[in-house]
Amino acid sequence: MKKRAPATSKPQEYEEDGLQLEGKVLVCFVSVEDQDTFDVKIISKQARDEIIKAIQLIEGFPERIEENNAEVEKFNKGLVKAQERGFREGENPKQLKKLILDPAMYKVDKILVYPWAHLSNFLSQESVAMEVCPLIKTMMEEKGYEAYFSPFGWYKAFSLDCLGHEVAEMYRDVTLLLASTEVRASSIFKIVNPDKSIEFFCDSTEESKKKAKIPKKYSKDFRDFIKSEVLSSRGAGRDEPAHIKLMQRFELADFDDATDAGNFRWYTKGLLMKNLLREYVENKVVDNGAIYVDTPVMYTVKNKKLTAQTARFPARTYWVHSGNNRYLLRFASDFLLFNMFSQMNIRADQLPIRAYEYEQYAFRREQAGELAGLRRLRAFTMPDLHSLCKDLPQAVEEFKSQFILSNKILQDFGLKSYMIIRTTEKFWEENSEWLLDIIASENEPALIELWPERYYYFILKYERPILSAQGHTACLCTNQIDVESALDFVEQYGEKRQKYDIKWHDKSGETGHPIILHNSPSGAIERIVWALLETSERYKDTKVPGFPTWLSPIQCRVLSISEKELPYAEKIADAINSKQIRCDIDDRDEKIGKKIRGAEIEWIPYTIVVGQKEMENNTVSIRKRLTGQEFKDGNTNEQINEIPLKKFLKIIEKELVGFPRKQLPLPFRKISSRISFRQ
RNA sequence: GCCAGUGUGGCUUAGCGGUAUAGCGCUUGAUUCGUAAUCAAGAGGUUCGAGGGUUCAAUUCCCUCCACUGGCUCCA
Repeated sequence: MKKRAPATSKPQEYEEDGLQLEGKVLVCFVSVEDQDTFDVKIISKQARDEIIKAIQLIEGFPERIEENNAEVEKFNKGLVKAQERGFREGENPKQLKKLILDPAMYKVDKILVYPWAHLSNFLSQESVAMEVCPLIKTMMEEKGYEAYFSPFGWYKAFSLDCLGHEVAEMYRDVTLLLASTEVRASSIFKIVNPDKSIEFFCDSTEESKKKAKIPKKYSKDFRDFIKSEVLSSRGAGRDEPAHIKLMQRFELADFDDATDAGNFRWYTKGLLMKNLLREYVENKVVDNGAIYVDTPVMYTVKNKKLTAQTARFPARTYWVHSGNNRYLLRFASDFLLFNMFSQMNIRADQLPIRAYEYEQYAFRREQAGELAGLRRLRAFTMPDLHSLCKDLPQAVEEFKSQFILSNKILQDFGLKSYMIIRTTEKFWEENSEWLLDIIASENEPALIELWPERYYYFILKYERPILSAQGHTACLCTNQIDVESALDFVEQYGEKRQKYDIKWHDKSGETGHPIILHNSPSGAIERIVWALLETSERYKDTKVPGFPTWLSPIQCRVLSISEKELPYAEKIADAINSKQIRCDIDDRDEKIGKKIRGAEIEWIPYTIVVGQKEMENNTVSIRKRLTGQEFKDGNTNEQINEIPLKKFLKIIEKELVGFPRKQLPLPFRKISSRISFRQ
């Protein structure tokens, strides 16, 4: 290798004019990408490990291929015998593999690390990338290899002789991964009873979990909840989750064959529910003092504040290319939101500031096997609330208020859940009084998990999981008390890591970093739908399944006994729709029994039957679905005969007070004109 | 991502080397009916998830891929 001319304004200094390497040299062409420069040391170390793996692959190759050859030979012999015996025809024998060169050629004597910008379209800044090759060289030397690097920023002349065997050329993509090097010590699970008594349940070791017995005194629901949350899914059902069939049957949402797994399409009725949920949650948090914002769905990796967090899960993100730049699709709004906070002028007297964002989509590229219907998606919708609090006492007050808010929300969904509080032993000791008050206020047992130390950016995490029909749990509401993100820097595994540097200041000139509460008061919208469907299925033998009236895509249905009453039925339906209540008509030429059955299967909250009698007396007869209640003598409905329409409207309005209203799209107002997405 | 299972008209499903069975739904006709399924007839599979292979012949056997599901892992 010979230096010819500088290729950049400040080429890397290198004493010698050239470099001559004899023997079998592993030349590693390296280019450094944008996000990698967040931590040059880590990426260099990862590159070094990859090079060592490559050397082991090269030097171990003759042995491996011989093993392989032996295996193939054995297989071929077996196959020949099998064919002679006359079965298993049609199988092609594997071809024998042979080494192309002398095993002595599979050796690495020296390593040359060579900067090669042309390997990537997304290069990092030169000044930082420059450090990488010398660093890898030094790290290789530390591992006992003879290593060299070529200077950065020169036009160079060189010649190479390639040995040309199987592993002579290879490509490796090394992604910056800020893995936690710390081994997490075991945590402890305890059950807190409504009378504030605390029982040890188990610790996080396998032996302890095996020994753990859930006391029989608890309800089946609570025992299933503990099973799922602490003991993994032990004993959970093996069937397909119930909500998948239901979401398809009701035409709420569906898989889509032309996109990535875990990205769903939403049909009219499902979207109606999503929109209602959105408006409902938004109203609730704004009533509770929130402001709203909307931040972009993608962010750059060239901002160190952001990369600090994104580099922890590189395999779990979607990349977007835009010209010569690339961006990550957000997996939460936190990054750009916190970046925005850091650019704001925040007065202490304005705190707590509650910023609400309806994340139309957040993207998490979950592993294929982790996806599960509406429970776990790669693209999901998250109503997200962040509260900036001046200090811990204010954060605690805010936490309590959010606890009450989210309870109200879950109650309005008709969902039942338990509570998990995960925190450090120290924080629990110092705060157990108000935490126990919160638990006791539920009058239900709760689970706590205690860590000996803080491992995450939050000091406390609060979760409300819902049970599925199969006994799995998934969290809706969550809350985290974040004591790290607002700081300027944190010490992490001996390294100083940049944080968002969010600051408040007050009149006296005092400043500080706020504590941030990450709260989703309702959980992901898709997961709410999951929970509604699974809850209905879970209790279907004892309780009437269905959606709360305010959330039902169709809130009432008018059935005419014969064709003669159709005009009257239409008049009724129009009157109801004009009051912003979603009503359709079963205008098919079918018997009343069949129409009733149709309404039952669709979980319609109110069914209105009109026949000769009703038409003559200008009344309606209604069947009120007892959604969520115990079956009444085996019936799902309560019958109220021949009342004026006004009286019916009064009954249904009572259920809709305080809830958002949406119109039913026109084609859906008649069964005959309804648009079907699934046939 | 790993291990295992599944994939047949819109839905539920029979078949498993010789080009496919039924029910629901749909369409049409009859019926005009009082609270969970009226009767009859008809259409609907031209790729039995996709691609490749074996075979005279593949929905059926083999391989690869995709999707979904269960378990593991994971859930910022």
